[in-house]
Amino acid sequence: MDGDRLDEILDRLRDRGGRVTTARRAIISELLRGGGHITAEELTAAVQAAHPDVHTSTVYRCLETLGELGIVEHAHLGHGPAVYHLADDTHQHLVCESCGSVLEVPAEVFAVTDARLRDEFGFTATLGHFAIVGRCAACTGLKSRRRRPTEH
Amino acid sequence: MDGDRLDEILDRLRDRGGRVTTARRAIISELLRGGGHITAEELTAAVQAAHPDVHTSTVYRCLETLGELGIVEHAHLGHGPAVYHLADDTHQHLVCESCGSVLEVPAEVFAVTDARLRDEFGFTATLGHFAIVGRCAACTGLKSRRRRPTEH
DNA sequence: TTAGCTGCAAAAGGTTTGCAAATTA
DNA sequence: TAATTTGCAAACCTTTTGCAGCTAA
Repeated sequence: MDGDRLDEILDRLRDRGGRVTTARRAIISELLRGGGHITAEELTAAVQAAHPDVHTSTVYRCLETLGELGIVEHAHLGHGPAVYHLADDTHQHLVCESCGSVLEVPAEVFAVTDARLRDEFGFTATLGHFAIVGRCAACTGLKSRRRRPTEH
Repeated sequence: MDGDRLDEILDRLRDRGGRVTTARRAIISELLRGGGHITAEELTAAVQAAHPDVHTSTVYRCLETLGELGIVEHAHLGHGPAVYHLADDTHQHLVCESCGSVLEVPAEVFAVTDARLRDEFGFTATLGHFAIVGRCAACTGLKSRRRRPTEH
């Protein structure tokens, strides 16, 4: 059940010293529902549907706090606003610069390069903060062995 | 000589239908001098040292045009302003989220992952637009076999 | 000459902040 | 009760735009 998931996260929030408020509960539920890729503005609108006086600045502040507590993460898919998702679902975004479609790929795909960056440069990469830009299968005429891009 | 390099780029600019103006010449010289990683604001200041009435908006417009003509590129290293560099030096930026240092790594390092993205997802990645975030050797205590991060 | 650039001023877009009042633990 | 969080308004920072005048080709 989804409520269980929510309660689990709220407990984690409390455990880490944060307070559970209407705004935070609503934001986390919405992130659970939507499954990620939501901007602060969209999130605000969704939250305000049920709680009209939750202000945009509150949403930003909640997202910041939840970020610091390791509950939420954000990613940059392009030049527009950042998108937010729960921190337990880390993945890399591939964004098509031609059609804007977004493909999520699992961390595992980057294992070889990760190892190389660590070996040769001592650099430990954190996946997912910035998208990788390029061109999707549909826009290049290449065929993909796996998933198709999601609409954007 | 550096002037040769500049003239070569200005010719390219003309060839591609752009006009050579004071602002554009100054911007390109500055990018040649500085070697990249310069923000629009820094670039404006540098240009204004010699040409005080080149306006910020002109710099942005020049950078945009030069981008469309394939002469300049920009990259996002973090949450701040974008940084600009000449297009003939494409590379990937690794940014340390702890100390902010920036490491440039050649495209070749990503060859295996690139091939995999193309094979499995039909996605052709364009390197360098967004940085890869992580932690540098100094901040993790790992040793690196190659270069050290540059100051930021 | 004339399409392409530029300066200026103003606005846009996303995000952050100061402060007093409200709320959580 | 005490420390956090919130609503609101206003600011911030980077980048974009409209427009009339200027300039490179």
